[in-house]
Amino acid sequence: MCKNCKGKPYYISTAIAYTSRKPHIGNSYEIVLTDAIARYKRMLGYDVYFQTGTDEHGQKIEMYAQAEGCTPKEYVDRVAKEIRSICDVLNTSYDYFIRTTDEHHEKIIQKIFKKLYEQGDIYKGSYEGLYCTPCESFWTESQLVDGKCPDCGREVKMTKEEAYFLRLSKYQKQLEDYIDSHPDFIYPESRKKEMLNNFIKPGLQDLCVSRTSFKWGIPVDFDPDHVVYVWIDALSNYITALGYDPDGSGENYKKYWPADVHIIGKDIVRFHTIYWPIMLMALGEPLPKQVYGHPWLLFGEDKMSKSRGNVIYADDLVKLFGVDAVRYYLLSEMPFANDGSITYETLIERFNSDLANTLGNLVNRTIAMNSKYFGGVVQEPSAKNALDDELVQFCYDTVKKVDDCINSFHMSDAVEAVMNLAKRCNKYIDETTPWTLAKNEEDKPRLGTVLYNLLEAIRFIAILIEPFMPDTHKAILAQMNCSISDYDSLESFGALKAGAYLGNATPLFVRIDPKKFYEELETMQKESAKNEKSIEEVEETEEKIEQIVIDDFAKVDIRVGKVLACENVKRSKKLLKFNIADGNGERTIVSGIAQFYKPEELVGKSVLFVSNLKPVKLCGVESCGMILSAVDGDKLKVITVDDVSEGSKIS
RNA sequence: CGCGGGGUGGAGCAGUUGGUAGCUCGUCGGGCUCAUAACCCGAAGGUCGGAGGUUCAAGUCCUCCCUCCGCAACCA
Repeated sequence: MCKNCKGKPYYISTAIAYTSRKPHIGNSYEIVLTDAIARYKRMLGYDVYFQTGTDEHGQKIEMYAQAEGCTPKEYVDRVAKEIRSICDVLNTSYDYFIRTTDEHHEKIIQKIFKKLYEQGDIYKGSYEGLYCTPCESFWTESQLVDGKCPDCGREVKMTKEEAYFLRLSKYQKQLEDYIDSHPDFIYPESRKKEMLNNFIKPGLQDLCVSRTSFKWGIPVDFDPDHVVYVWIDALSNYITALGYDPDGSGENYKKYWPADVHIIGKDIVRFHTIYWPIMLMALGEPLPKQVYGHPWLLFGEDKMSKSRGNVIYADDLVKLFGVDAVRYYLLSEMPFANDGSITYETLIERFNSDLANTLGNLVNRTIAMNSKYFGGVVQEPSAKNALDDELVQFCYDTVKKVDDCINSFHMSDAVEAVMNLAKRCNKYIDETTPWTLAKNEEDKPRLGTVLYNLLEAIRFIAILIEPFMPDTHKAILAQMNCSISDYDSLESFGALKAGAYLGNATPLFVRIDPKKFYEELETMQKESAKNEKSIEEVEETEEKIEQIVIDDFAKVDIRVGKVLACENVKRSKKLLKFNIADGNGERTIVSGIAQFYKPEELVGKSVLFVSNLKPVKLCGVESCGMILSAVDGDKLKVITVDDVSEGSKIS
């Protein structure tokens, strides 16, 4: 048992969720994972502080709000509420839910920004020509690709927009040293290498931390045209909520900071292991002890997304399966480092085989037998034998195993370990055959002992399972009419009191009939389809296409060309290099369609291309023009023509 | 040669410092009847992506190749 963890502070956090829209089940995995760890640590006696919340600023939200005809604040109020309700539906035990629109948070962010500015870690830069208007983004010189916006490839303008920058370069060495001397800081290991090789070693670029292109953000108080951009605003949530204050922090901050672990998605490891530590270094504060970038939950093989129509929401799943089943699935099915997958088939399969058959049935049959043979009274274990020792040892081993697994974030293994104990109990029933013992009066003491052992083992299960399935934890103990539920009672097998009366045996998980399930699912999907219309309408407005006049079209010179040769561009997965006969001679065009065509497939074909596009270099190859193709669903087809001679102009 | 991670019985995964290849689900056969047609046992099924090499011994180390996936780059 853990003697020195009693009362010891333990700070764990999730990333804060962006309030652009309702999160799907993949997004919700994180809070369940974090909750399980938090609950476990709490059970061990740690003084746990578990934080989650919402990230509510930014241009995107400004846009969504506008489309819905409400203020950004109204918009985020609604979505934040929705996100919080999902956390609650999933029965997560967060201690604090921060919103980046909280007044206190905003005030401290302004202070942090100011402090960093005053000490020279944030400086005002003004760029000439490094602003991409369509993307509304600034880029540093080295980020540009051939002098163009790395996001959209369009011209960046010579605007004299000013912006504030965080001096990352200054702390590069210090960060590298920290990562070196704290081998577990970035976890898992593969992410650490990714960060080191791709970002840190090549040299850190100073980071733009303010915007003037939108208003929905925390204003820089000493320069009101600027709004604090996401990094400083969002990442600081981990300390503002604790009462961090550059002018003197509060009690909670002193108690809980530095965080023991930030649980985040693998997509934002970079921000948490580079920008965030550097911000803290600049503030002179200690760094979090660990950052765990967890994998993603995919729907089958695919990423979950609206456009694929495969989005699953936590609250729907909870309605269909129950909270604990959803939690169980998420925790047991997600591998440690690789992406996990969710489908209704596997969900039903795990529900039936693990929860109903193995665990639920064990509890049910055991309690039923004790009622049947002893009127529900727990017997004194007076007739032990060697078979029992194995079971007891298995209980102890499971406690240890669960601890090891959770400490290394191998949640699925921890869950499996508990389930294995249930299996071991089922086996013990077969080994001891209580129904046979029940036939002879002289075997009664042995029978009582066997059932006692089973009940006590089930009590172990009930306690160990609490972090994963809190309701089931309660349900099992309630059926056993047992109140001894503290972790320390697992120190020695036998805390269960003889003479106590058990409650009634009722199935914990009723097996799911796939056929009935899919019928139910269908009706549910029909209902939710109605409600989602409003959101889709918003998306449509985003994609509204601007009308142009004929002169605009005339600027584009589209011609027919014949593909003479085509090859892959080396070092690139997406690019193909074409030699095109354009009527006057040959030209090279690079096109990003390598996933859709093999080089040889298009040779000899006549294609359409834009001939007066300014040449650019792509992966080192100069491209003079653009080949036209049509996007058809998730496929892409190059437009080819027949019987038109090379160089013909399209008009 | 950009960085990194995978490729293990039908499916999903474990395999620590090299020493007889495991788990869950599924399939087949058997057992049991307390229980939610649940539980227990057994069997079939893998040349551990491919080719070399080191070693008494390699899924586990080295080299090369094929292939999938992240990150980076890039989709004119």
